[in-house]
Amino acid sequence: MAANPTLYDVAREAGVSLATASRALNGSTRVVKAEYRDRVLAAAERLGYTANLSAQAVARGTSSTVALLVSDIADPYFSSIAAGVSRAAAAEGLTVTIAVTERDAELEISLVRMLRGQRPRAIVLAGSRFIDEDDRGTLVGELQSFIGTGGRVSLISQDELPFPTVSIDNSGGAALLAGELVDLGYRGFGILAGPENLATARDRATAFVGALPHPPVAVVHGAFSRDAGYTGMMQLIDSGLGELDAVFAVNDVMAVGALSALRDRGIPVPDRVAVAGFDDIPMALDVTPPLTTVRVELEAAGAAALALALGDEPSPSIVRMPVEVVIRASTPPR
Amino acid sequence: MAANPTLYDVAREAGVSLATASRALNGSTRVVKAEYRDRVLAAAERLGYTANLSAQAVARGTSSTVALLVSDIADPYFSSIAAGVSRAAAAEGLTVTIAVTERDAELEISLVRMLRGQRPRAIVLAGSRFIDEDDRGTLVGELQSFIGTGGRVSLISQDELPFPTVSIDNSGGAALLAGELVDLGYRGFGILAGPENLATARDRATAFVGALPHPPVAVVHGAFSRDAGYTGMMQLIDSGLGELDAVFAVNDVMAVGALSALRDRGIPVPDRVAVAGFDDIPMALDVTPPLTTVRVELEAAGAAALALALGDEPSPSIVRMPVEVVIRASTPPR
DNA sequence: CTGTTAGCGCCTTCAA
DNA sequence: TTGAAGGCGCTAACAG
Repeated sequence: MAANPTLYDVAREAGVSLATASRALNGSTRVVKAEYRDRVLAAAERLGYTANLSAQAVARGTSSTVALLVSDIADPYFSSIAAGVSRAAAAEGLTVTIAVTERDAELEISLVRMLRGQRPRAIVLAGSRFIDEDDRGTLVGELQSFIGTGGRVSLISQDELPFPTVSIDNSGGAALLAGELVDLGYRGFGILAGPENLATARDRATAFVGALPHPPVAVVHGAFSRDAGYTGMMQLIDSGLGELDAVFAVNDVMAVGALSALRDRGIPVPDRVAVAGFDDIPMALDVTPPLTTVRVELEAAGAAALALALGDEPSPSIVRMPVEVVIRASTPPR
Repeated sequence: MAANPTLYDVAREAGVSLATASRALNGSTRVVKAEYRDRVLAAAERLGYTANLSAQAVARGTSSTVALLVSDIADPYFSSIAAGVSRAAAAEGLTVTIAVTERDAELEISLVRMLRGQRPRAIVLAGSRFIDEDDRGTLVGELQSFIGTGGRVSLISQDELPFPTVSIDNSGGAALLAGELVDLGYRGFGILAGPENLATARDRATAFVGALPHPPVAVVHGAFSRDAGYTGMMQLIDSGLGELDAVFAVNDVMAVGALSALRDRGIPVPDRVAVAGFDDIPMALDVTPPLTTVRVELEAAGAAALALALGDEPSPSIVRMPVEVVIRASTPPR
């Protein structure tokens, strides 16, 4: 088990000094005579040298890493965002380390602390927004001191936090959707509202309800997941659909769960109940019927978040991702 | 913009030596008097100290990072695996850096080189298996020299490479599935076979065909993606379904695309054609009809891959993930 | 059990 | 343009 060749080995092999080797391999400004440079490059190639990034980071005082926090990487919402972040990072020559919060506020905070140890160039938070004040406070504090030491932070869809954020117009999108559904002739709405303490969910539900001419027939809370959509819909079904002719799930994965619940109960969609979601995850096209939803360019949002974190705008800037209602077969005119 | 507090700062603040502070904060063989330890801990807390992981890595000669390579993090197959890897990593106190190969062999190789710079404890490859000999050779070489310098490697579903791997019984699963479909009464098979140069795809297609009593009616090649499944199915439709009464897509995302194509063309599933896939991604339950497939515990596979890489088995060991045919409504008895 | 002191691999002044 | 030398933050002998 030979050790990794070090820059020193390369220098010796090339018959130059450490400094010259360093400059030839990575040196930004300094110029190295072509002959030396070639010798160094050849030596590096021959030895299979790869710069030790940790050592570089220590010496330079800055790393080429960005950290991404997501609630659940298997969730299409987050994996789309992650795809955007990692593509943008690759374009910048940055590597991304990813951490999963499992929707646990305390875990999220401790992960941020841990991640700070990497001294990443930036931390991008795509996790959930907690409404709990304490957690919020410590998270903000942690992030703030990260910034205090030269770090950059950006958030996705958490616009009440004092950092640059890529904002998704949850309220606007939900209200628009409500309007369109009403125009299509729907009257009795059920809401799968997600977690009560999650701002994204709450904003969407509240705005949707606010844009309705009459109060909704039913509101069910639960997790932000496919399974919660499924069980939430089951609850609605079991308590009698009655007047209910449309269900709005505050995100697509929940809507997908709801569709499956309806199918499993033999309730025709959209004939008996229509279903709509939010996010326009890729899967929305492949369920039956295709899902009406509010489109958000998730990958672009991820890329934008990284750009925002890396860019040098005056701090609390904000990028608004456009939202757009997409009517599909799950909500035909009634 | 204050710099990050260093261990030295903490030591000074606590009135102890650097070494003591180090031992109190990270020392493996813990032997620091309680009073000192508390002082150090308090000082660290007060200063908001976080160990510089890069510096630790340099000093220790070993990092606490693992690298994961996937083809496409937005693909449910890979995001499930990533979830497994990152959960297992978190349990070990390791952070995972993720790189996306975009199914590009050369990019994959250069990413491996780049990742080696991190000196990760292990590299887990969940990407595609290339059949091209040259690429294969350089990839193996790169990995081998990584191992030569003390690194660990594991693969998922690439069992022809000389490294510890979590193997998925592609051939066995496909053959089993074929048998069950034949038993169910299907006779005219179409195959959405995926890329010709991808071993996983080829193994599945070949084994499936091999287990059939008669040659398939049609075989269509294409990418390993949802869209390729869609267009592949469209091709089958446009060239006339004829005898064809069942389609096997070599992975679920393709099968999902195929279902959408059939739906868009108004062809009833499963009445006119049945559809089956492979992987049992979560979405398989939520399409209509629910998808018959071969189940692979993807998250477990990811976790197993990390364990394999970290474990100290004699090198080229292999973990076989069980596969299991799951018959759902997309392939009822005919 | 604690402090001193070399490194770890690399970058970057500073002279030459 | 090159090389020598100090330093980045931390760990690990090695004495005390």
